[in-house]
Amino acid sequence: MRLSQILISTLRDDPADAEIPSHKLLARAGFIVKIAAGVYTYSPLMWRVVKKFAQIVREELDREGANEVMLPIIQPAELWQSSGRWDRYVTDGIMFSLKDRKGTDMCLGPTHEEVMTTFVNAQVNSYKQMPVNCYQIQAKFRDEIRPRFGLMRGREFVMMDAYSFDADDAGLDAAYQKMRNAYCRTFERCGLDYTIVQADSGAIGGAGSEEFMVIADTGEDAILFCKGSGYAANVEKATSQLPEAPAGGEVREMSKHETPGVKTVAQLEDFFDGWVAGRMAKTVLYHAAWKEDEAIVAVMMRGDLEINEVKLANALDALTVRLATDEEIQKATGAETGFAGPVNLSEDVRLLADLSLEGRTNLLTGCNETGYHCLDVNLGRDCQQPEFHDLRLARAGEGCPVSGQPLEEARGIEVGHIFKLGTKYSSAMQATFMDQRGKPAPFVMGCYGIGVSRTPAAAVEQHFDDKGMVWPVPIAPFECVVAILDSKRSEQCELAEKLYGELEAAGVEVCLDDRKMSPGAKFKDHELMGLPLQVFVGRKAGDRQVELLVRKGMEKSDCAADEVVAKVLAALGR
RNA sequence: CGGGCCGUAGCGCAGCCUGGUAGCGCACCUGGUUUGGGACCAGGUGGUCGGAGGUUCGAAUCCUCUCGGCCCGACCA
Repeated sequence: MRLSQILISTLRDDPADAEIPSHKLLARAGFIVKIAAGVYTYSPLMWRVVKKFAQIVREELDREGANEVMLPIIQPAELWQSSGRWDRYVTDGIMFSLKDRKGTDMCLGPTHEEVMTTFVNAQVNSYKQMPVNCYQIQAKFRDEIRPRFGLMRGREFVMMDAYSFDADDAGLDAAYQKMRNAYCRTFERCGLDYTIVQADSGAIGGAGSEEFMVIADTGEDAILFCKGSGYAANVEKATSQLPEAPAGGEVREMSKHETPGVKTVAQLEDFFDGWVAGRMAKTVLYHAAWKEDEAIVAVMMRGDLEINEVKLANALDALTVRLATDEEIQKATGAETGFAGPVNLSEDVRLLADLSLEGRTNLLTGCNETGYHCLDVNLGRDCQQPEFHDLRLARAGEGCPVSGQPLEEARGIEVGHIFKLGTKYSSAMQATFMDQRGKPAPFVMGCYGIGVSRTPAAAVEQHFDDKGMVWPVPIAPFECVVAILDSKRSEQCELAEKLYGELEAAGVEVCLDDRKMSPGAKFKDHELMGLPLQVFVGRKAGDRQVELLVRKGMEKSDCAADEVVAKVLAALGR
């Protein structure tokens, strides 16, 4: 391929709206062009990258016996209503929905569980036809609350989504493991440093899920991990050993004390001598929303610990939770913000508490009266008995739940996510097959996603330097470029053409930079675009000498023209 | 959705406070000279100043509304 025939347009300046390296570099190199917030055009070179990554995904999935299909982007609301997800997705505003000319509600697919379940249900009638695993690679649409970071969080993006269908849990476990293996091979082939973490399954639902995280400073997810045990989890999901706190001792009588203006745990520590945060129970009011209901709930947490809102939403089985406003707090407790507590809490307010408070005695809490707190509160005796759940946010430095070693924290970019869905969708949609006993049974499903457009951006995030991108060979737009530095010199052109032909014949994915630009501009362009191997044919062409640049590390060396093919192949590990 | 900020040429920006001919760099076009680190000289193209309304003799500039975008937060497969 000749670069003079490819649309390439690099910029001298970073676009003003780019924050992170991959966004800046991809935009500056002209690989992506924004058309609306979170919506991008992919240039020819970027599309080559995406196609190459998609091909790796395909190969690894096909090795595990998955079938590629193409599902419709535009989907009827009816389908989503049948699984019960229409309301949640529309309420959250994440779905691009529209009406057709007849007024029927439709949407642009943010994911395809419903369509795939419908498809497989129509095709598969017997356990004998399973296992089945189908996938597709195509555009997905989500009206993100806040699109950002270029391809990292777009509103339209390319995704591979696969769905497995099995007759029982053992089948699902096997399918899940196969996909897990395929994912590992996929990301390894791309040269990405990734970690598999336990994850919350979110709106998709289901029992277990793991995320594949590319470790990068700019990652949007925080993960906690332990090198010793191998434990790794998204903070949304992570647990840790409960940090120690002083015991409350033998049960005492509750007492109420005036605490004017004392509202926070830190202020209470100052106010009550000898009472540390670990002996307090803070009560935080949340607004929770369900499909057709909403409520203010009270959540108790040990004073030195924090609430994990994802765990809270899961415990409540709520669609959303958010902190209550001051007005809502006043209305629910009768007191100003800062004085909520379990004591004298209205029976109408549901009371939850973290496991860290289970069995603890003589707590310091609020009592829903402005300017007062209570000492030696005992749950169940001085107030209603709360429902106990794990609601605690695990933090770096706390003990690993497996080894007890301190947990470490890192940032990650979620490039893949695998779920064991079970029968959530098949049951809701009455998608069944005949089992061995001749009885209809719901499919046992798994679903699996890879961010096909996000992963190359994550690769850039992990592989760049001050000069530009440094593409890993397997997903580079080309493996090698042969650049003519002075296109007016016939010996340069002839030698470059010859090397280009030889490299191509040797099976190297090579392009010829025959553009009419100054040498300096070509050097800069190739540093920015980051092809792994760069051959410069310049003034020593007459002596059959060229320069070979290994983009990673910017090692430049003189090279005899005769040795170019061998050296390139060696650098590519062939 | 809360807080902050920004919309002026393809990109990056100045001009706005204090109303009076719409500018700069890069890119682009023409001609010439160049060719090892984003070449140089000369000439040139390109803008309803996001949109609507208002104030004014006169609005990029002041006021109101609106649309779009960015950042922080909330939220999120």
